[in-house]
Amino acid sequence: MPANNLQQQLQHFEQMCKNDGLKVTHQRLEVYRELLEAHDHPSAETLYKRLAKRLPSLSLDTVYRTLATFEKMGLVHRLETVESQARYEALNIRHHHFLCDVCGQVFDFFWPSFDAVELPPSLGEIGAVDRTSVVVHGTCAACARQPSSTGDRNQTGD
Amino acid sequence: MPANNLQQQLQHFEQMCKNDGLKVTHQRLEVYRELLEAHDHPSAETLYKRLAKRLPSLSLDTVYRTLATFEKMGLVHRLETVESQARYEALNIRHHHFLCDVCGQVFDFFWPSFDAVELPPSLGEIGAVDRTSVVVHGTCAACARQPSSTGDRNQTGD
DNA sequence: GTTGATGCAAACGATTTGCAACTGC
DNA sequence: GCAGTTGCAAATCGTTTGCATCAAC
Repeated sequence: MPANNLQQQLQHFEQMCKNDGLKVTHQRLEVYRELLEAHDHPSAETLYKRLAKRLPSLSLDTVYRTLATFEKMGLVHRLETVESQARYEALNIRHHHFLCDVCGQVFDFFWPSFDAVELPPSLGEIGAVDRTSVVVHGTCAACARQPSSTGDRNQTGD
Repeated sequence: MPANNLQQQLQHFEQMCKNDGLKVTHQRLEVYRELLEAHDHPSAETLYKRLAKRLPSLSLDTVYRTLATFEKMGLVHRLETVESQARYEALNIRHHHFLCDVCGQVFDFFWPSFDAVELPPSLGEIGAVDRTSVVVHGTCAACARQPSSTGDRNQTGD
């Protein structure tokens, strides 16, 4: 994504905060920016480690609180994971997830024809749909190659 | 599901244990049976509470350990949840999940035409697919009716 | 200046673990 | 009888919370 797009997204973010009566703090801005630029669905702790370089006074609790706030605002999504730690992503274009059951890594993939399809009518009886995604479990190419699991590049950035 | 089907599934379960060199203990059998008969995706704790009636000496750790064992065997699935507790289900017919973001309840739904569809070729580059499911987030009918959230019948059985 | 946000440290809840006693094979 | 499994209690880990200070508006 081009840099000017990032600027746009950050402005959109400030607008969203103001609409919700939330202060645009340095911490929130940086957490959001980091999440926009990260493409590996980082956990709160991973984000914290990455941000600590730029924001030495940042605390992990703030990252947790900030992510919870963003999720409530609908700005980010908490993902299903194979591990115990929650992972997050900033909402962008419609996509789906491949979860490697061996290394725990999450891969995005696109599936426009699924996105266009109509949901089954039985869902109408269950409730009102907000969003839909496909989750694929399997073994990623790297892990399939390895004898045991060494493919977890998922905690990059500490 | 008819009772004889349950018998079949329990026999299949015993076979699976033996194949994996695992002992068919009373606890394992009962945890599995409870999960087969539960249709509300119980958490480890919920299962424990239900089983405690029949198995007073059962401990919660055993339920956790047993569920982990079953998951490794591929006998049960751990589900994505809105809450912090993990939920489990015994594998049965192919189905998908609707998660209510308000009360946290999980509803199953069926979507045969999705099950029949071919996955996008881009997945081939990511890894080997094991299983695929659709996850729908939204607000369930009960919660949509309530002013605030009182729809959590999800911890039935204690 | 007010009000909400942060950082700290302490609390919490779900899950995991070490270990001795036990039970299925 | 042996190896794997259980129950107990204690430990662990991710996440949340209370509170005083601080920063955005």
